[in-house]
Amino acid sequence: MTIYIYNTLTKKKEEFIPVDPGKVKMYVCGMTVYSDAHIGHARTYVAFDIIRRYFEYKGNKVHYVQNITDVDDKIIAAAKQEGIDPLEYSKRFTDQCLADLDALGIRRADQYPKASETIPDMIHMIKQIIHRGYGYVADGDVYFSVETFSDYGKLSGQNIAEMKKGARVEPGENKRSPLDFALWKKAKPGEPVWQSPWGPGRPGWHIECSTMSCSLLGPTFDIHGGGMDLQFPHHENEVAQSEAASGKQFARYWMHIGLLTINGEKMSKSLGNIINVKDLLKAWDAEVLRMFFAQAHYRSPPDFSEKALTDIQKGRERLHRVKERLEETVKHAPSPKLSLPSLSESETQYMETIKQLKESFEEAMDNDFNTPKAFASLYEFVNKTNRFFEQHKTPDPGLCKHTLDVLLRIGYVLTLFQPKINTTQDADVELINKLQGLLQSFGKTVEAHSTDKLIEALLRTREEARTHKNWDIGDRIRKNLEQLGFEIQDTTSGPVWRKK
RNA sequence: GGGCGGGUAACAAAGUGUCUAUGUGACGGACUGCAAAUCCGUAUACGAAGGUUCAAAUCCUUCCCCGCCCUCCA
Repeated sequence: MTIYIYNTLTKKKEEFIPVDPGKVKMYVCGMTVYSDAHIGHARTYVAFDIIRRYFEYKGNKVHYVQNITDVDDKIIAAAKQEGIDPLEYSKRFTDQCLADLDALGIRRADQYPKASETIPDMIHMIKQIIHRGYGYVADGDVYFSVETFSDYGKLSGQNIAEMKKGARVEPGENKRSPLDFALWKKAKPGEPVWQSPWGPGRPGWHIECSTMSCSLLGPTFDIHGGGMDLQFPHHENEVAQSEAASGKQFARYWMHIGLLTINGEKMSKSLGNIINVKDLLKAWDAEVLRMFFAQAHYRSPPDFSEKALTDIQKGRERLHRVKERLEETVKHAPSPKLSLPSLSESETQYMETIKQLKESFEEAMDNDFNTPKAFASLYEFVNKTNRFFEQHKTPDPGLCKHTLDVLLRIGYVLTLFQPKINTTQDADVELINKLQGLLQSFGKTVEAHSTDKLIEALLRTREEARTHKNWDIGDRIRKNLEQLGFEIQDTTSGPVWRKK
């Protein structure tokens, strides 16, 4: 089945046909690295991570490029405040921002070109733009002449006449028309400077994306994406520059991610409500955050709140319990293999559930990466699987293995069940200390230094108390363990626990 | 003013012509010492008014609200 994508360029859902069959070339506007990565970044890059993973799931080879803007007004200003070199400053934040995204469990793009390292290519492209009559030099600055590019406005639906009404030329600019934008900015004191045919200066913002995408993916490539806010003017200008320079179509599909709000408000510096990824990860599991993003469609603006994350977290528990239940069955079999003839009638019926999951997942994702619907399929599967387990206390391990394989494959696309990378050793030590303390408070000690052993010791203590109908102690142990993030369930075959 | 997207149950969020979306929460039941988990069942929807249609949350018309972009932004 083919994938349909809502293309901002045409404002329609279109069948995705790559330039080269089986290959997907995508470029996503990356971060301007002047402070830590925030949840707005996270929202966008989680969305594209899932999109990328789904393309791969469908057997495509994906070439994913994401730029790093390391030369920019805000970086220069911030570096100045700290009294250090702007490029050194941005280098530091490049590493930091990428580490933030790593911690969130977002897979890295294939390439992260940096503006500062692509200047010769940019100069080359600007030359081409001038040569083809779309750019002009004005006293050391170079501008793109918007009115010479007849397709200008096609991405954002703007028209030149309307825009001219409200546009103004800033004092000190040498633009011929207020709509024109800078390709190259004349050097100012204290700013990073590169030599160019038009004198010393630095590139304008929009040109870097045109240059980097063209040089790494070719003049025409498949997908260009970014936050909704970049549609105009950034992406509009990119289209103009790139097509002016090459004479060919630039990106074929434009994808824009709905911007995150916080408690119903726009996230912005002036409102002071910017939340850093780093801070958020102190309180929340990365997977909860990714699920939160994925349970809104990528074009919708999700509203961030504690309540939203709490709700998501509960749903996530259900998914994990089912996964763990399947794993448990598989674990106890030596080499589980699916053998259809040996399945019982109801097990054969359950095979249908697995097939349905796969089909409805793909149907949802094929339709413009409808992740909320994909999750709905997953939850339906969870319900049916639980029902199946109600009837089969010991289902066929081969069947469970097969189910697990399908679940994990789908989970991978939706960034579920990834190994955690943000648990530190310190946290483990702290937890062990707390567990030991808890055990001691019930008058017990145990020569153990693993969480597993300690929890089991606590549960034994609890069982002792419970056999004497000493419910108070039992309940206290359970409550304490729950506060430490462990779920305790008393089943007919004794207590079981799991990490939440 | 110009451009774009919305309004779906308590909240979140899909659907876009007939088919229980889904998650969290609420209520009732089973299970349990109590919980938890799980299962079974129940309730609460499509901003408003008209229209088209056998059939509308979905299409059309009008109206009312909300958000975003047009300056830097993921």
